[in-house]
Amino acid sequence: MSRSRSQLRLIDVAEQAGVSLATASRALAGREGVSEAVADRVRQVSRDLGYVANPHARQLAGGATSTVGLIVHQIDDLYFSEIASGMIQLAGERGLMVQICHSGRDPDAELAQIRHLSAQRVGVIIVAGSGYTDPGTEAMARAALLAFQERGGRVAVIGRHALNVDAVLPDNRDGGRAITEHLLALGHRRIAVVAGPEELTTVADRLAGAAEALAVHGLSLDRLPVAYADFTCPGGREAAARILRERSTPTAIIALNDAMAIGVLSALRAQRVRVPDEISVVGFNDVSIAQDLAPSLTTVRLPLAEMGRQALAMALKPRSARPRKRATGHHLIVRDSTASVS
Amino acid sequence: MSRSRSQLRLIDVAEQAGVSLATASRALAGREGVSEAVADRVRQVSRDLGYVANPHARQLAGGATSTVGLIVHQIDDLYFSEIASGMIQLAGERGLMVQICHSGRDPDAELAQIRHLSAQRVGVIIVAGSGYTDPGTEAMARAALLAFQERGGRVAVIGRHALNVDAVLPDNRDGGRAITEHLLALGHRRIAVVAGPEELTTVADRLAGAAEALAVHGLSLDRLPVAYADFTCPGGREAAARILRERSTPTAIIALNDAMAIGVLSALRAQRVRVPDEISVVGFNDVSIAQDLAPSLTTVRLPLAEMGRQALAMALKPRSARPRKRATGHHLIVRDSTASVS
DNA sequence: ATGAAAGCGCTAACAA
DNA sequence: TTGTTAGCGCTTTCAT
Repeated sequence: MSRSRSQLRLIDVAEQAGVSLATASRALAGREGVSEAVADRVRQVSRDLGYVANPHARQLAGGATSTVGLIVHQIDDLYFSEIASGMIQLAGERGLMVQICHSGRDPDAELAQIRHLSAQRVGVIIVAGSGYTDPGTEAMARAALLAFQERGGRVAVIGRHALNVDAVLPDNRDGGRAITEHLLALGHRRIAVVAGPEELTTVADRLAGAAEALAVHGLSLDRLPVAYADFTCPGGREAAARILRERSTPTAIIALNDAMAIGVLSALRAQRVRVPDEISVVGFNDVSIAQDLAPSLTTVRLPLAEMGRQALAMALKPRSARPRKRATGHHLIVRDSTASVS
Repeated sequence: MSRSRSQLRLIDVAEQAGVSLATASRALAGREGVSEAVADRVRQVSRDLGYVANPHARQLAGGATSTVGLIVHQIDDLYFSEIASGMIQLAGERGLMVQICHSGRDPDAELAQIRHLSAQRVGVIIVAGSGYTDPGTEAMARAALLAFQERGGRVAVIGRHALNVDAVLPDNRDGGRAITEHLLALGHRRIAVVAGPEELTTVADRLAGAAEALAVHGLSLDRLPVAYADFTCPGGREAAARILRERSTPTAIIALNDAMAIGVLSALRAQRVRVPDEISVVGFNDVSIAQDLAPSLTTVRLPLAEMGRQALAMALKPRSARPRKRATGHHLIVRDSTASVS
């Protein structure tokens, strides 16, 4: 109840070190204007006493903020939790805390989260969820982020957004092409696609890559079955079930992320369809369990944890004149869920 | 660069409403000492202007804090990410933010995180990782949490009994007994156990439950193969490999969490051991992918997301005289990874 | 019921 | 190089 004193303040450190408040502040912040000797002494005292600055006072006084807000669709999705893991690790190294918010794949909720984080005066906002293909959808978010940046906030996103900020760009198009080429090389021609919502740029880009590869072989997505559903495991199950109900079953199914691929495998198993003997299945992302599925999943590896680190690292750099873009690269990981068409 | 004004302050709302700062503060905080009419007007103006309080100023002035710190072993583990998901959801409903830290299953790191969160002046700390059986290890954490509570902070833990704070207690012992009884009822007697580190209370409790069930049939863990490894998927792979190298192979393997069970299934597949025909496998937790594995995993369901909600809900209640304990309950979920011994 | 004013712990001008 | 001081935006006595 009674908030007993006990919590160390900067003034306590200053007194112990025999310097003024200002000098102590400068020394600990690593700012100039303090002799090395004095600075060392202050830091030593601070360490001995176990002093930790009050971030609220610090931010209120106009100093640096130590918290970063991360917006994900949902944290209990390995794509996001692996990204978050990498980001939390880097944050830890830099003495920062990561606040996680859910957008639930809803642009309005995402906007609300951006506004909330901004109002909370976090120092950095990272948007990790996919962008939206509709140009209008992100207009409000762009305005909110712009206002946030104008107040000194830093921003980075993961994925292709129309937000005009620093971005880590997953190799969605090239990855989509690579995974499709893999199936084509195995002789597959009757290929079905299990996709997340069309309005996600992630989905659009991966589809575009697939279309490129298909075109080389005179195939087109327009004439192939493409089943849209939630970009999740249950979504994959549902989409696969729909595809299996069509007259001609495919010899291969491309799921646009691993979560959907897991759902596809589950649905195929329920129907006693053997993978890869009867149908090959591929995913995208290479989340950690992909290698432990049965059959293990052929997929496109994105460096998820590294992407999280990179996004935060970008945001922590001094702001550049124009938005930075950084591509992730990708690797095709061939495992047991694909085989050549018999 | 220049931190342009633009951000609304309480004084702006007060002026618009034609009242003093103090009155506006009281009205928005829902404190008494303001007439209903005035309070309504202030709230109306606040809403119209889109005012959001500066949490740093608020906390510095001795008001309520709106952030909760969550300590997990690692967020990219479905056990924790599902717990976090539930907690983030409830936090959102209450207008709170959740900061996530990793302890990496290291008691020292965990202690450091507790201290850090405490120094950051979060309002609530939730420790979600397993406790440690060694009393000395928990002593430091208990002291740090006590100090935090003395300063007015609220604390809740998931699955730790030695901390003397509000706790959500997973049904580890009963669940361990239930899953073991299931195997025994199927006729299994040569049962191996794949366990996480002994010093985790979660591991100890689940083992104790298993031992109880085994004792009924005259069996003892001492005479059964128990392989310890990391409480993760790779750990499960490694432990299973070790067990398979022994002379007499078991007819069933109990993995003490689903992550390890996934590793076990993976290792068995690599060795061409059929599940459940040759060996039955069970897990614990029922993370979301458990149902989509091949074979789908027989396991003990804990209400993970709900546990996250409950832990936060407990912490948000007014502090009680003595620590509250809340058991989770559990359900045995029988799927395809277990069969009766042939 | 309302207002005036004193901080909370820190940073950043401004002085010395 | 160092110290002094005025806030940051809010809550909370203490007056009125």
